[in-house]
Amino acid sequence: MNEQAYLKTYDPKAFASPIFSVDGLLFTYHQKQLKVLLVERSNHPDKGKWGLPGGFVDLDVDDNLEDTVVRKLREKTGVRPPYIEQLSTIGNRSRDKRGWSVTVCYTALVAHQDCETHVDSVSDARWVELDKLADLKLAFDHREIIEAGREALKQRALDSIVPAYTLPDKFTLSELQHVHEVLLGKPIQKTSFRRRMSRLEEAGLLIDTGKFTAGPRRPAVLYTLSPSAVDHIFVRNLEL
Amino acid sequence: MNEQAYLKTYDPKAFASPIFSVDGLLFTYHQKQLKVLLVERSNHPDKGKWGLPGGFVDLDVDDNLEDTVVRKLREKTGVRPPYIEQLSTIGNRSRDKRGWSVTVCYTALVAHQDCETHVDSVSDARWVELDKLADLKLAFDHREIIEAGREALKQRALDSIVPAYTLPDKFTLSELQHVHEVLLGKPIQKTSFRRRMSRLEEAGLLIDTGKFTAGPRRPAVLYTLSPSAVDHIFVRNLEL
DNA sequence: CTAATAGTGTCTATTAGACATTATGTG
DNA sequence: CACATAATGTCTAATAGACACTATTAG
Repeated sequence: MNEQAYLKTYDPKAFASPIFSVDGLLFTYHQKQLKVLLVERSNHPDKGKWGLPGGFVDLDVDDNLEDTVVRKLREKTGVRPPYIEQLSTIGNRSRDKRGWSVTVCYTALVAHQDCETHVDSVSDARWVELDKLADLKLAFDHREIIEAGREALKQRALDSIVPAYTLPDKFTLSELQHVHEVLLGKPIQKTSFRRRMSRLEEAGLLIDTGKFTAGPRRPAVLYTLSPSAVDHIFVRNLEL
Repeated sequence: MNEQAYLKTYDPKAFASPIFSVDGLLFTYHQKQLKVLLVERSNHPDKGKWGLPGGFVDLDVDDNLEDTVVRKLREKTGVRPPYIEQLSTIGNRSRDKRGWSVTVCYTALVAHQDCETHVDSVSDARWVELDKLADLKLAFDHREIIEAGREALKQRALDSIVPAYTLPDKFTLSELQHVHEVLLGKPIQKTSFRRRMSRLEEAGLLIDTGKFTAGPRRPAVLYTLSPSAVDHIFVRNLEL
């Protein structure tokens, strides 16, 4: 049999395969807190519990896995998050009561203000502070996935500027430092942090917008990210 | 309907889902070269081309995704590789002629001597030098996957001792340095490398076996890895 | 002027790079 | 002893931590 004939007779349902889904772990920073977007499940299994936005690939609509997670996140936020990165894939026979299941998890970051009104309008979606997850009933293994995503983002805080995507397009260095501090769970030396940021600026990865904050104190320079800033990894990590 | 009733009537084949497979990217170091284990495909699609060892989850046998990749790698090598790590998951509508497909890729490392006879006995499996991949017809998107795995392993060479798992249980620092140099594609200062290794030894992560190499030159100390060495990440990377 | 936050200067500690030097086996 | 490779010593450069200091706004 040649390949063409084989493909014609190929039946994708001939063998049992795992239940396959994609989940999005969307973080933001608001009111000095890190928050994660959760959705109250309206269907079995784990109906009524809170879970990550996600679902099945639509083979007719999605060209790839990222399309799926973007589609699901857009449903709840109205926007395509500016930062999306694959976190990990979990597959085993026990995580889902329906049977052997697999989920590909993506971490995404978005500015709170960019989706505030849309999230408020979606009745089953809600931002939850990471520190208050303990009080919530979570579906499947989503508590562990959130913890793993937070851990990965913590590493990003040590060696990159990626957490900046939890902030609005224009942000101050003090705000960004605080995001990093919340992720690391400890203060960072202002000097160290700013030295790193100046090097990014020299490299053209962080851009001084020329604008300033206003208020009853010294105005702070508003910076914005260059698109290539996402790829920059510092040769030396901040220390823990 | 309660959850029990729902689960009873749940049909996993009700919706079309992607073709789902797991692939293993197994590297080793032999004759001063990095090599990857490839398998000549005996079935459509891409019959006759070379691909990564992998296949479908056996829902009855495998408890999780790692079980699947270990089972597939064991078929070709006879052993469970001492280092296994998830690389990434690729899913789109174009990578497989049969249709929308997903593969979860794992990077694994093994000592060449630990599976040499078994690999030789498997007629369709073969170690291929990374530098000679250009000559080979590769199935699906496996060339890109190998490149991505090599890139990830390069990062490991910059910030960890993980590449040591491509070597036998007992190895010299010179051998290990050369593995790292091959991965980085450039020489490393011996002083820098050995300083890092002494710190690992002080931390109990690298163990002096008390044995030595023999030969017409100064004998070298043989070291072995502590099981926890795999988790150690240096705070500062080697530079490129 | 005061309060509050933004931003800088400077010293130390750690660790990588560069390169020379010494050590220890076999034949 | 000669050779080859293993292992060490030492200086410089880069960058993080600590902490004190200066700058700039609103009111």
